Amino acid sequence: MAATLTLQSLPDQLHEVLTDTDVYMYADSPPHVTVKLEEGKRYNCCEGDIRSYIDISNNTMFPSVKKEVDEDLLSWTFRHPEHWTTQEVLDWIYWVADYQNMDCTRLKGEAFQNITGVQLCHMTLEDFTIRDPEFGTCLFEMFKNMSRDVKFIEPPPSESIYPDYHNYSEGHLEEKVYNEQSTDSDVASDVEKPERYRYPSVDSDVFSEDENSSCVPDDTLVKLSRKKSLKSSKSACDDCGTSDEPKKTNRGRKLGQASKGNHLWEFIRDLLKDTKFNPHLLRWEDKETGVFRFVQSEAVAQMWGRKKNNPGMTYEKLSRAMRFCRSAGYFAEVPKNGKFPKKLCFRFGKKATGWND
DNA sequence: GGGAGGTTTCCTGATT
DNA sequence: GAATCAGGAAACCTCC
Repeated sequence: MAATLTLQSLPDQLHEVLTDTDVYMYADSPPHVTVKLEEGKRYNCCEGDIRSYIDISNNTMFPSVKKEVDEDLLSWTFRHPEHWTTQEVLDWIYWVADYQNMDCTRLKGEAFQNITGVQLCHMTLEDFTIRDPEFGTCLFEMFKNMSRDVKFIEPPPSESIYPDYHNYSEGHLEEKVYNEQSTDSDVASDVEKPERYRYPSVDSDVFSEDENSSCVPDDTLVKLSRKKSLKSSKSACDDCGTSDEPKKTNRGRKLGQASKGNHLWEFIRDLLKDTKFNPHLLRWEDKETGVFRFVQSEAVAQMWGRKKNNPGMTYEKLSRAMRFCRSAGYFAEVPKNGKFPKKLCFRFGKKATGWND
């Protein structure tokens, strides 16, 4: 990423330690500045309350940013696009869609769901339009304009609310970002990655000093991509290890994936009541009878996963949970009268409350 | 510690 | 053939 300002515009104390090529990104008049140096070193001018890497609150690109947006959905503002996770790419897509008043029922957001920030930075206009013929051009221009015009303020490492585990697990994380914290042994192999690359746990007790209990299983990070191969290799797995031992599976919720009072039907209800997500991600088919439909099923699943500290969530799993909720009475069968789509449609049940306020 | 409730994960088979 | 639906089974978490 090219520097946008000259060294002369930086504070005096930086002149002794920086050259023009050292400057990574810099805001015009920030109260606090962190400048990224080559090889990932950082120079902190001063510490302070830097909230955002991409300052969307005060620039010409996004003059009317909605302050009320859930901060979780703005984690992409905390880092340079090169370091966005796949989820943050999606968050940005939907943020732009909202900002541009795009018809999200036609937006092909799911076509971007496996794109990392690094990949996004290297995508051409054609790449965008292939994924979304209707809005690809607009998304491309918004991204390029943002990359060119937006002010960047890189926060201290501790400001990152979501480590780049997505990128890391997919092999796209640029290790140099963390070089100032890492030793060679830290990055020696995939299985030895330190905890900081992973999602923070809801329950900090999860990260005790007991290695056996403190780690989110590494395979959690790659389950999505392994899913199909696991399906086809079940018999092969059965062959390995001793058949007499009880088979240790990866089933069930993982440590830190607590409900914390956030039930699935409540999450769905709240999305439907929020105009930021309804009708963009899911929408009412018939509010009177409580029938709704997923518009961006994978996006909703990923949001649910983030809420539950479970990055491996998919619509397949979400829908299974929905069916369980249906059997529990929170959701109900959708009337099969031809009025509603047969897919992606659900209906609130007797035990669900507050959806029709 | 045990049970209930609520998922999460994996899976097979059916349907669209 | 892919996506989705349906549901069994097992695991595991939180809460009481």
